[in-house]
Amino acid sequence: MVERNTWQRERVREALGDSPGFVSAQALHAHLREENTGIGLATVYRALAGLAAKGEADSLQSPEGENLYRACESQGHHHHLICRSCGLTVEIAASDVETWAHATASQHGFTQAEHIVDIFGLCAACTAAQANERAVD
Amino acid sequence: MVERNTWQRERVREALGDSPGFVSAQALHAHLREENTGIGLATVYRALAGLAAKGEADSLQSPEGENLYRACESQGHHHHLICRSCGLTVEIAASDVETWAHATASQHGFTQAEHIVDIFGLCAACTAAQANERAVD
DNA sequence: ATGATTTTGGGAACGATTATCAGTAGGCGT
DNA sequence: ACGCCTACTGATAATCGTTCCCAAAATCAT
Repeated sequence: MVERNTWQRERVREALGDSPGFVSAQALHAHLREENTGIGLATVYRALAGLAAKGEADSLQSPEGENLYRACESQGHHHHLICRSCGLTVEIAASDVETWAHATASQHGFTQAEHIVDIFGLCAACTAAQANERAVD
Repeated sequence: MVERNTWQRERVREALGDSPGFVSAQALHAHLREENTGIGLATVYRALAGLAAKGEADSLQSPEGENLYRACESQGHHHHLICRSCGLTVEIAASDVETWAHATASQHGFTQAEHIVDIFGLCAACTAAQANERAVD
């Protein structure tokens, strides 16, 4: 039951680190495929799930229902501000929200509360880009 | 392009209203099936999407990636406190979080911010039930 | 009733993810 | 260095939720 080190897992970790924002398992797989090696899709999924389990990666659901992953050093719980267009991600520590969430939960008798707090929007660059497109129409 | 009234849509609306918490399209379909009529799965999906679009239903993604729906009269934007076990849902109006989300977004130059703020936990009843189970083990 | 058009519903199609399982390859003991 | 044990890989099948397709049925204004 000892965990082994494989170049595949290492590659996934690397690729994840190279991505500026959240990426889907599929995208990561495609990227690793064109790079060089015939890494398997299942392996990428497994590696990502493993990283997420160990807290080395952060995962969230896009509004479209895809699971997205991101390399993530800050161990603590935190939230994200994600650009819908380019994927740029800003990590935001929000202890206020944290406190609020737990307070609200227990106020209603709920226990074991986990909260999902993510903000999807358009980053400054993409906002500008979209403004240009609009002008062309 | 005039919207027509069909008993199917009406039934979906009813069934949604009868459910105490969030339900999946699949569950709703199964429920309507055993009730009586041979309503189609696609129809349920369409009806739910329609209701959600018109703001008559509220939708969210479960952590498992399923889309859940709930009848919802309060027009304004609000959040939820959902029991993982029994589906009981409490609507929570949280203007603080609202404000915080938009402030945070614009602070980072983001526009068109939409936020997802939902708390999943165990309601009081289910917490008690689980405690009993534990005692049995 | 009639006709124009929207809806329906069954099944195929789809995309993301997970399971399967034979083959591969880490890593420890020697 | 060698070999064994076992975890890991990867191609493919399977699963699951959801959407698409299209012929048949139903709705509504006339």
